[in-house]
Order: sequence, then structure tokens, then C-alpha cells
Amino acid sequence: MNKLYGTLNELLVKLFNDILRIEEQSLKDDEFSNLSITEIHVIEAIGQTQERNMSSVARDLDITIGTLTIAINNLLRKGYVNRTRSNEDRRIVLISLTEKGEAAYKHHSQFHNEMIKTTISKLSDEEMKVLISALENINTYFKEKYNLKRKYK
Amino acid sequence: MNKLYGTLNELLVKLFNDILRIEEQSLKDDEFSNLSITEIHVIEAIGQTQERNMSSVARDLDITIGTLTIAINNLLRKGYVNRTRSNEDRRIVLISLTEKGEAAYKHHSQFHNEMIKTTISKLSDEEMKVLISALENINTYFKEKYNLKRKYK
DNA sequence: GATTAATACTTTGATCTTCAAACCATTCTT
DNA sequence: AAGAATGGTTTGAAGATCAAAGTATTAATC
Repeated sequence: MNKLYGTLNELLVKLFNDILRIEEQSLKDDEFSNLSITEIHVIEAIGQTQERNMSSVARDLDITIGTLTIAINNLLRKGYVNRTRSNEDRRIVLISLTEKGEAAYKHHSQFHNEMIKTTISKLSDEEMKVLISALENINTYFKEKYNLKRKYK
Repeated sequence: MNKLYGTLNELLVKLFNDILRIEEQSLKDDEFSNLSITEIHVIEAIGQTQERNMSSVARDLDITIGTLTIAINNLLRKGYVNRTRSNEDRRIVLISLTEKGEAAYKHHSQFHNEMIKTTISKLSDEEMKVLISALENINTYFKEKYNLKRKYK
């Protein structure tokens, strides 16, 4: 039990410390090398579905609207997003992904998918349930302890 | 299987996106509120054991020595680290934690420990082994795919 | 032993991300 | 119609980071 405990701690620490760096590196390889990890997260938050306004995306990312404005300025310049004003309410700014933006979105999903596939490829259904429940425990713990605003809807 | 797959993906994404923010928040509560998450990681990398030189710490953190110099300047000013030159080789700069630095180190470990404890409190030994093996899969995947320099010795 | 090369850091100048606060435009309230 | 509220943008400042230039010390070479 004690041994397992230490192993688990070490694994999680490694994972947490590597993940951002890895995500970034996974972008650098190819045609999206001009995207920072921040920008990819903005693209991820905008999502593929429909136009979204600045406030809701900023809330999801847990950044201020001002910060998002700057990020969107850059993504616009690089051709990854569209920005228009709503006709119903001229105050509202609507943003959405261009084709290029969607391609980047898909590329990033691919990264996640491969990671998951690797993780679970050797697990039985039963084992997967264990894994899920353990991860749910962590998430619940965080949520309760730090009262996090949840991202991803 | 497909359902589980999606759940797992979502859990991991949540986790990865929250963890840094949470670590930071866990510092803000108390006497270490003047430490940024970056600075805590530097403290973590220096470690409790013995004096370390700049290069090795920078390598562990995967940042340049120049960046580390700046971080150490600040930590010095705030009283968390000591900095001296080696007597054997005057080029080498040795850094170590002050008492205050050690206290911060311990506080951060505490955060990790609580997290782990929560995660595994409801798991049997058998289930823990599943969790560990799944996490090892992810780590191995990263290591192979992105050829990561490993931190934490 | 003097010169050159290598090593270990620090400094500098630039870029990126972020925030808070001030600002602008539009819509809502009264 | 005036004032308040809402949704964004801009501005100024701070922190993290890097690459490249600079400094000091040690090692290698001639």
C-alpha cells in the first residue's frame, strides 16, 4: 500500500508537469507550428459547433475578456478565426473557427485521442471503470476543495 | 466501450486543464501567497537534499539557465533560496533552500499528498494497480512519442 | 606558460500572456 | 431622454521565457 502510494504520487506529478509541454511539442511538428499552446486552447474553447460570444469563451478559459481580445486579434491575423458583430445586439462579438481553425481543432483532438487510446489499449472494461472512478475522485476533490469554475460546459 | 472512452477523454482533459490553476490557488490561501506557480516549481526542483548547481536545476525544469537566473534572483530577494559560488570551481553557482524555502516545499508536497490520498481512498489494492498501470501507459507513451527529458531524477 | 577553447552563469533585449482599469458603443431602465 | 448596465477593446504594467551577447573561470593545446 505505501509503495503503491508513492508510485502513484510520482506518476501523477510527472504527468502534470509534462502535459503542457507535450501538447505544445505536438503542435510544433507540423503545419500548426505558428500556434502557441494558449492559442490552441482558445481554438479548443471556441469549438466547432456554432458562433460564440467573447464572454462565454473567456469564462470557459478562465481568462479576462481583455486577454481574449488580444488572443483573438492574433488568431484573426493568422487566419484561424472569424469575428463579426451580432445583428440582434451590436455590442456582442461573435467568433467562430475558419476552415484552418477547424483543421487545427481536429489536429489537437487527434492528439488527445491517441493519448487516450494508448492509455486504455491494454485495459479491460472492468479496469477502465476503475480508472474512470479514480479520475473522477480527483476531479471531485478539486471541485470541492477549490470551488473551481468548470470549463468545458 | 465507446462511452467509457469519451468519459475518460473528458476526465483527462479537465484534469490537465485544471491542475496548474489549482496548484496556484492552493498557494494563494496562506503564507506563501507571494510565490508564483513557476517559483514553486523551482523550489520543488531544487529540492530538500543538498546544494545544486544552476544547470542541473534548469535541465530538470526544462528552462534555460538565463530564465532560471532571473527566477533565482527573485526567490533570493523573497528569502526562499541561498546562492553561493563553489570553492572547487568558481564558475559553478550553488543554490539551496532556506528554512522558508523548505517550508514552502513541504507545503506543496502536502498539496500533492492530499490529492493522492483523496484519489485512492476508495480504491482497493487491486484497483490501485490498475490505475498505476494506466498512468504508466500514458507516461511511457509520452516519453516514446515526444522523447521527453525526464524531470524528477 | 601563454593562448585558445570550453564551461557556467548573468545580462540584455525582445516577445508572449496576463490582468486591472480606463474607455467606447450599444442596449436597457426608469 | 438621461442614466445605468452590458459587452468589448485598448492601454499600461508585470511576469516568464528565450536567444544572443557578455563575463569569469577552468581546461586544453601549442
